[in-house]
Amino acid sequence: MLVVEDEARMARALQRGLAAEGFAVDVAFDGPHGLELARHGEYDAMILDVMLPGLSGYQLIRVLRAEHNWLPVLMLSAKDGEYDQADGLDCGADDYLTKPFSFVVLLARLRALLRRGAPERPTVLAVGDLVLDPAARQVQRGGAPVILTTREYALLEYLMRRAGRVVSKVELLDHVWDAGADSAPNVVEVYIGYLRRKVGRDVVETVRGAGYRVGQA
Amino acid sequence: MLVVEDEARMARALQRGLAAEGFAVDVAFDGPHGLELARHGEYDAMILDVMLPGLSGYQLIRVLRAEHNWLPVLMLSAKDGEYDQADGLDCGADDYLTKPFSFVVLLARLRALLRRGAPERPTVLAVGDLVLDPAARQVQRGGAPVILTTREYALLEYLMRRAGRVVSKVELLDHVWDAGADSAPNVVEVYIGYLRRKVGRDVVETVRGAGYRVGQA
DNA sequence: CACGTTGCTGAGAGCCCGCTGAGAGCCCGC
DNA sequence: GCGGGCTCTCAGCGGGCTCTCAGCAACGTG
Repeated sequence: MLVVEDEARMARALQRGLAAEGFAVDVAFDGPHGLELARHGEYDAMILDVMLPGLSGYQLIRVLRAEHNWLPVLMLSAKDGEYDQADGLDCGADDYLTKPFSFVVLLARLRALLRRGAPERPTVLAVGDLVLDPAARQVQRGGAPVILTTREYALLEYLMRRAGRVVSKVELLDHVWDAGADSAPNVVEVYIGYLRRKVGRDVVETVRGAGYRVGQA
Repeated sequence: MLVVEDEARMARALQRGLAAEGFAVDVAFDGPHGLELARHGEYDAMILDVMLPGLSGYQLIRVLRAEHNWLPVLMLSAKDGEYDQADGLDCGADDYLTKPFSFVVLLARLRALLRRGAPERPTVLAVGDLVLDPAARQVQRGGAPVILTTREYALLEYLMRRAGRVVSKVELLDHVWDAGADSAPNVVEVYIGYLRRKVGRDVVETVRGAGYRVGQA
């Protein structure tokens, strides 16, 4: 367990409490040092303060995720504005706790985090030069922004979250359209057409008789 | 997205807000109904209220996890006692939000949750340097992709799932073609021919008078 | 070697699948 | 209310897929 926290009292309290729960704890007191440890240490998770000397918690996690390091991160902050919290999560944090917090809650959230493990989970979805940012609800092709309607966007996001897999029209109807809707699968074809017109012909591949696939041809 | 919430106003607000973000939303108003949907629906995540008629949120999630259903769950509760929160998380919830909450935060936490849930890719079928990936509906020979039609693919998959065994033409007709179809066994021969042309002569072996075999000669 | 049986293959007809343009309903902002 | 954009339906079409058929090759047996 890695704790990155500049306030000495808080850091020591966390270290002691976590140690009592059986965690082996390393502590870093500033951003750069924390980043170094996160890069090279083999930790199960990191507890990360937002306000840090040298490198903020936001910056630290962004760097880490850009390096494809998916270490589970629980963010700590004195700010409790809703947008602070949303920003932290959209930077790639997995959970967010505002000070003051209960140690019992911290432990429970840590356990939930460890349960999920550390699979690949970038904050943006990318396939080739096509990038979809769920937080910003924005799509770019080769750096150029692409304007999509709600339905088009939902369709593309669903396909990109399953990049490399073939997704059937029925599955798309169930998940992108309302489950109860018994529309004809033709709607899907129509929207695939719209998408291709906007993001490029080559993004969505048709697998005749099976469905559609993006990426990993 | 599955929403389990008995309070009608809250349920409707969630449904509308999530729909505006492009989620397809199902709503259940009590515990048993929510459990049923969670069991049989194909959802990306569930938003679960704690106080529910019939079956509490805690109970619902415990049942679900006992059935090895790892659907990401975000719990909602009016209680904000630290132990309530810890209990919820230790029951198997992945995140916990107390009412009243900000919708912006809910969305951010939902995104973080969806990011985490990386479904593991099921296994691929391999015989020699021939690889078939059922999820991607894709076939490779020595790393090079092979384009197959629906029928060809279904035929190859059936044979590879029974690698080493001899499969008769009648069995293939029954399983790869429509069971009711009373076509001549010649169709099978024709399609074996197509397959051999595309993936290589040596993949499918003819056992005269008995049928065909893939691999393990 | 002759013959029957079994499997292979090229050609072609029909059909189903997916794509697309047009347009109607609907909701939103002005 | 009115205009514009979004969503969805519908019908037509083009092409690829599926399957049939007939002739031929391979195999095994007498």
